[in-house]
Amino acid sequence: MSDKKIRVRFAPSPTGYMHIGNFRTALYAYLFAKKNGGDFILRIEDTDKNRQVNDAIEKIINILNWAELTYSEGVFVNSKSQFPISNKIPKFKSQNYKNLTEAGDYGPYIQSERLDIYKKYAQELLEKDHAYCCFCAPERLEKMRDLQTARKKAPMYDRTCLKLSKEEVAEKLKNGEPYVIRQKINTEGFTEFDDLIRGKVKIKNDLLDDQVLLKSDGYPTYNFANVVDDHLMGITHVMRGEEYISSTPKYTQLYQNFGWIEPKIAHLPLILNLDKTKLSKRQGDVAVEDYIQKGYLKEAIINFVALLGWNPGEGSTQEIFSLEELISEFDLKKVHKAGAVFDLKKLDWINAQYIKKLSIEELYEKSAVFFRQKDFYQNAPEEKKSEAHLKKVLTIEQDRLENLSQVGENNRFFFQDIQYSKELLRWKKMSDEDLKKSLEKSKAVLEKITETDWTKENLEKNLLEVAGEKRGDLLWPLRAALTGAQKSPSPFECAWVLGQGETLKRIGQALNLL
RNA sequence: GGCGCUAUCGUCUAGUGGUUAGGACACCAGGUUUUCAUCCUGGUAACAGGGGUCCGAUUCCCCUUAGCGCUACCA
Repeated sequence: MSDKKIRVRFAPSPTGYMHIGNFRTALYAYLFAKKNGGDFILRIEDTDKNRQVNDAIEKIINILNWAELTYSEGVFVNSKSQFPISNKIPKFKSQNYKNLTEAGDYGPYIQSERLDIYKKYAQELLEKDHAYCCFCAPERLEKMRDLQTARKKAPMYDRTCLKLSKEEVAEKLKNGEPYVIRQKINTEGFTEFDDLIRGKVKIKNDLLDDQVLLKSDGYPTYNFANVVDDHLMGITHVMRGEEYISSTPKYTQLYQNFGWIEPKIAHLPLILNLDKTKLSKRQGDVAVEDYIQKGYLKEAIINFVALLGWNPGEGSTQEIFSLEELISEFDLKKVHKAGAVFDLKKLDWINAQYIKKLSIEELYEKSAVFFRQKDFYQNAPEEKKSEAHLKKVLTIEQDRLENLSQVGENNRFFFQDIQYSKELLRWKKMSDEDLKKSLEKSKAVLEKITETDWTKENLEKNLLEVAGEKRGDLLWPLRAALTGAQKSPSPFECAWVLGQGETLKRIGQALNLL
């Protein structure tokens, strides 16, 4: 190992949202960089013109900011004062990037701004006879592949254009025929690379396809841009999904062709659907945004995602990790080889743990937006929408929430008038007369409590004092009267949230039913 | 089809050449409790199969099987 400073990049392509799998790649790259005192860099791989999505880069950056996965180099949003370093003026050629800026000595950090660079290196490969121009029409290639597949052979480029003479190539070029540049794979022997997680991986070279390096529109393919940029940007460690293992030998050959040192590489295990296929949109939410919208806290998402494919081992039974703890514990050697199923139930549990740790102030701030989305909240009278009331509700709900979008859902009676049938008030075999007596007893107690003494503790103490042996006789009818619900928090808690006036009013309502 | 990667409870995982194979989520039961939730206690549940190597394999090797991934001018 050299003692060169570690440089790790997160290199997403802007496809519209931040995929959970991508987010974990970013997290691991971040943890690895921070753990080892290295640089963490954001590079944007927008080499597919056909999949351009508006604001996709901003979205990725926003998620990184939200998660506080701070990077010191790469692409930044220039409107907000995202990070202190970006004092450079925007210099991207494309109008699409006018909201973005960048910082660092290895720019541009958006690949579509680096087209001339790829061209230059493709040219170098051409000159070294490690690449060649290919004029084959996509239609022909497709037919060829169909034929190969039908014959149960691996679909591979048949090297038609490799046979072209220099003169033929020059002629076609002169005529302006569309072409791509293909890598001329060394088909002899084996190519081997060393994966930080999986060890040595070896593939026979004659199985490697002459992949396209430069597309006919002048854009590089991911496979090419990746290699060129990782080298040019001094990347020392590459972390990426397992799906790239198969193409890695082609990169290895590219590095060899250029005479460059290959960065260390780690292929991360996949995150899987319940059916063990690669996590996909069809089977549930895959965007980090989706989980934010459902009221999962960033600490919980980070914690959960970190544990999908990694854990500190050595007998550790710790389940809850802060970002700081993750940084100090993280070790690439402890990353798993096998994929991990995304288990929502465990996320719920972790999220609940973090919700329990919040102060009421914090919980309120994070929950307000979710309340506002609820119809029961929107239709509630003003006093029920007050901060004070919401904080009381949250105090009661804190231990019952798995995510913030659940706020108030199970306790709508805190926001709206209630309707229920008389039978709900009945505890076991109590008669109407007994129920009436019970509610009147509660009423008498509650009437006597002053407003300043209207606390959960006092309410519980005073009510239990008169409840006697059979608590249910007093508490069930009261609770039912206050909530009109089969299930709810305790009558003490409900009375506290509702306040004295509303509490007595609801008892009166119940009495009228009897 | 070809190639590659992978394999411990349902799920996330710990672990070892000799362990009662540990923890967490989920689930079930019990306790606390007026109901719900929280909380506490307990329980069910795993080394894919077959060969080796070895005194002894869940652990090391090989094969099989299964799953997944890749097989684009997508990333």
